[in-house]
Amino acid sequence: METKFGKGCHLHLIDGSAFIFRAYHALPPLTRKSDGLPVGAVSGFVNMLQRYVEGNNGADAATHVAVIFDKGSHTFRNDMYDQYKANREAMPEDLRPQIPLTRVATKAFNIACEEMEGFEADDIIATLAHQARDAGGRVTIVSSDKDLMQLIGDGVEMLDPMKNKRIDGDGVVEKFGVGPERVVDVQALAGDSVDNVPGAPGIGIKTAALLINEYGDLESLLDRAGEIKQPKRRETLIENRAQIELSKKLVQLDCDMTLEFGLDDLEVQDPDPDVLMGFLAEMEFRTVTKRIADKLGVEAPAIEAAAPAASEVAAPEAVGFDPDAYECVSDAAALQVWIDRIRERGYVAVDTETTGLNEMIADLVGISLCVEAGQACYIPLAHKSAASDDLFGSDEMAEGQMDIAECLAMLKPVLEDPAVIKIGQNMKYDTKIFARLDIDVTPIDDTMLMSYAMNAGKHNHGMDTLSERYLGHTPIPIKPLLGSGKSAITFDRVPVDDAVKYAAEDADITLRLWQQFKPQLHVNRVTTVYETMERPLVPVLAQMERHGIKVDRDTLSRMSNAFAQKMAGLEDEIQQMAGRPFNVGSPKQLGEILFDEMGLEMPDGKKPSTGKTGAYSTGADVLEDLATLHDMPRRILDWRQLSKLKSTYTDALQEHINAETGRVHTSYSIAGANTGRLASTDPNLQNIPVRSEEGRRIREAFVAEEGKVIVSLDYSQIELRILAHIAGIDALKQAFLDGIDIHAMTASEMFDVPLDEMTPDIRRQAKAINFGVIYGISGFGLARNLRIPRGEAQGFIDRYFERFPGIRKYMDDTIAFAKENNYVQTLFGRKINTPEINAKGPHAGFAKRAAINAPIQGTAADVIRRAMIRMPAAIEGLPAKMLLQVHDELIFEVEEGAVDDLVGAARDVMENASDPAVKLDVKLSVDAGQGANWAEAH
DNA sequence: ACGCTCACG
DNA sequence: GACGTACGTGAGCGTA
Repeated sequence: METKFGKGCHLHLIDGSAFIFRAYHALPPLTRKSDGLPVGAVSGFVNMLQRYVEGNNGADAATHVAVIFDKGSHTFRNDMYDQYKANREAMPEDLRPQIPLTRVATKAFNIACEEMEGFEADDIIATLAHQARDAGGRVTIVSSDKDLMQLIGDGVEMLDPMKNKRIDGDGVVEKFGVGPERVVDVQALAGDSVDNVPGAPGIGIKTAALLINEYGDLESLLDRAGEIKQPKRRETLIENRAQIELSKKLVQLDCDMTLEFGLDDLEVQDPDPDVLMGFLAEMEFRTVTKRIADKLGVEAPAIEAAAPAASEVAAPEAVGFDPDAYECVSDAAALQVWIDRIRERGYVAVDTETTGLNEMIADLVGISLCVEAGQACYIPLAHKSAASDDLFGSDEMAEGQMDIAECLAMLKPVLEDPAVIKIGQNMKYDTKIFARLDIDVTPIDDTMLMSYAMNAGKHNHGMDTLSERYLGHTPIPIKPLLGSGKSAITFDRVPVDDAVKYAAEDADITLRLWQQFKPQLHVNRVTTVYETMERPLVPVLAQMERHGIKVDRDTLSRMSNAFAQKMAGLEDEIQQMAGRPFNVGSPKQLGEILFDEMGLEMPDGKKPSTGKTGAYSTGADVLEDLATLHDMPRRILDWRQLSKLKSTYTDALQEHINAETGRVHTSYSIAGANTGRLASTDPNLQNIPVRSEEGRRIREAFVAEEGKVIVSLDYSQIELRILAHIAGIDALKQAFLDGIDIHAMTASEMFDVPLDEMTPDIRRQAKAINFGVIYGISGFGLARNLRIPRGEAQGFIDRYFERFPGIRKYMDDTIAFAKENNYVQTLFGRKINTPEINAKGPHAGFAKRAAINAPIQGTAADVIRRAMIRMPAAIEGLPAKMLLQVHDELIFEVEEGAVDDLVGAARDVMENASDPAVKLDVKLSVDAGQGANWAEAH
């Protein structure tokens, strides 16, 4: 019963590619039991189709339906503009083989399935929608893609399948600020970072809509651009006319394609139960097969219970930990057996044992491997014999160890094999050890980072914590094997028998954690975070750490002596004033001198505060207050500054200069800070002095090699820019767009002072408020920071909220979200858990402020992570190395002639680091500096 | 081992 | 109405 498409017909057009991606990201990575074929996205796709079919009834039911797919990656738009969609991230490996299966699935449902080489799905949808409309029928486009909104109107609507919300002309106005017929004009101006459509720089949807509404359409706007009052906008439009016109062509859908089929071919038909059941059975989907069989009233086909893989015979928790079950591998034949098992599996948990914790110095002692829970081995390679454990510490090797070179030669192909995943707990350590042995371990997975992606804020991510929490098992402690203090030994002195039990267990634990975490990443919706911002950072940081930065010992040593002299002088003066000798470095003794013996009182009349131990508090803020009464507190402050600089920097830093490289090699912890920031240890190179003139000179010791320069690139006001975006503060966004001094602008706005009459002091107050907002401001905190009465501080805050109402809303919304979900999120999807957010008592205040700060600090951290991950490819070929990261700054060492190239490439990566995942309303700006040392470069 | 202090963003 | 309070880190020193 053929019906000619026409009045009374209703065509549904389903955006198939969107279905696929949503299915892929929403579901854990299922594989087909019998052969391991990835089918998670297919399963999700089938479920979505089934739900669609079930819901397609009643008055609104479709008479005609088609699922439309993209085909190929090169379209006519690429011929117009080669950068079109150029920043798309590659399709995930395990999704690729599922694409054809979704076509098969669609056909199995007996739904028309259309695609055309050289065109995007959107063009086919546009053409069909026009044809159907012209024939007098209705159209519903099942998609939430905003690019399709230009098609709405005259009986064409969209249906957002996620929110189950229909979008009509009013919905378009809500989204774009203009009706459907002007959507392309707005898109042409605003551009689109996802599709890499350039648009007009600095113009977003809001401004674009404003302009289009004022001038009627894009062409009139461009013709009359000279009339625009705002100079920035006027120039942008005039300068970028060609680019805007190109953008319009890119976003304009082709509604006049020649199709090889007609609307009548799309009539809704019932599926053939045999075909559909056959497909579902082939995919080995049990649940959905049964459900659909019930709906169709047919018998569900039996799905062979395929022989489960060996690792699934016993659930992981059923296998206990048995240290005696671990194998000691001592010859090539035994190792070959393990290598065969690894290749068969395609993955292996690896752990290295070394002579120390500093991976720049430590030597490899042994390697453990695990491919299945409970079955692990340890390969001892450099254990010393027990006989050598005498006073003379002879270096005789223990019996029964493989030749280290032979072992590495056998393992190298496996460790470098792209088809074998190497799993570790804190793989940065192990990859660095292997890198020094000329083995490039890849690809990797890291259980520490998986936990970080899921559990940041809940607990730390060390192996002991993870094993206890997630496996219910306390790992063998290392302490008894190594001892502690002076008598401590290194791992190569641990007897091989003991080492096997300890070391192999670590690999066993790691493998079990991985098996547990891998599917949980999807459940927790942090797979993308893990795969784009944690895991890829490992090789990047490993490279930076291995490279290190050159530090000039003589400079430090000279400064150290100068500090010592000055300190001695101050010390004498201080003790004179105190009337007796005492340890100036002891806060306890100092407090007693100041408050008890000298009888000083706080200028604010309050009694001196004390800490947990009951000792007077003598922090810098207290001494600063006391300095108005007496000369000694100032001397103490000076002495403390010198003492800090000397002990923590000029002295300690010298100890960290690597004897072989002459450079300092910090270590970054990827999973240390809850917000996504890195932390630097051993030494911490993220807190080298800069704020005081004397301290800043320490940076002169961080030097470039002969013929090279240090280059520093730092994000300008990144956290405030992110705040402006997240909280939607238009005034702030505009100020950044116009390049205005942001603190001065805030001051002007709050205190009604024109910008040209701004005083440094008013600006300073506004700056403190801006930062206060990022930290979850309170009247008390601001008052203390600015040393003003609390009431006055509260007045500032009230006024700030009044002038920038979006801030208040952001804070309230963030806390409400945290209370509801027990986590907050960055723009890139990083989750920061806030387990204390619903606690009662003083904890609550801390948790709230942390929750307000985390999305801002965390988003900034995500941005620079993304930049760092892209950096190696971007500067490849340049004689330049990325050395350090200091939260919003990257430090490079570059050959003199290549500075401009490096700055250009690195700035480009940094300023565009949020693309394509997030389109920021505020552009990121990067400042650059260069010089012979870090002081000059900053 | 822990608290205090202070260096950074 | 009182209670405490800026966010995130790491290191060195003194004290227990």
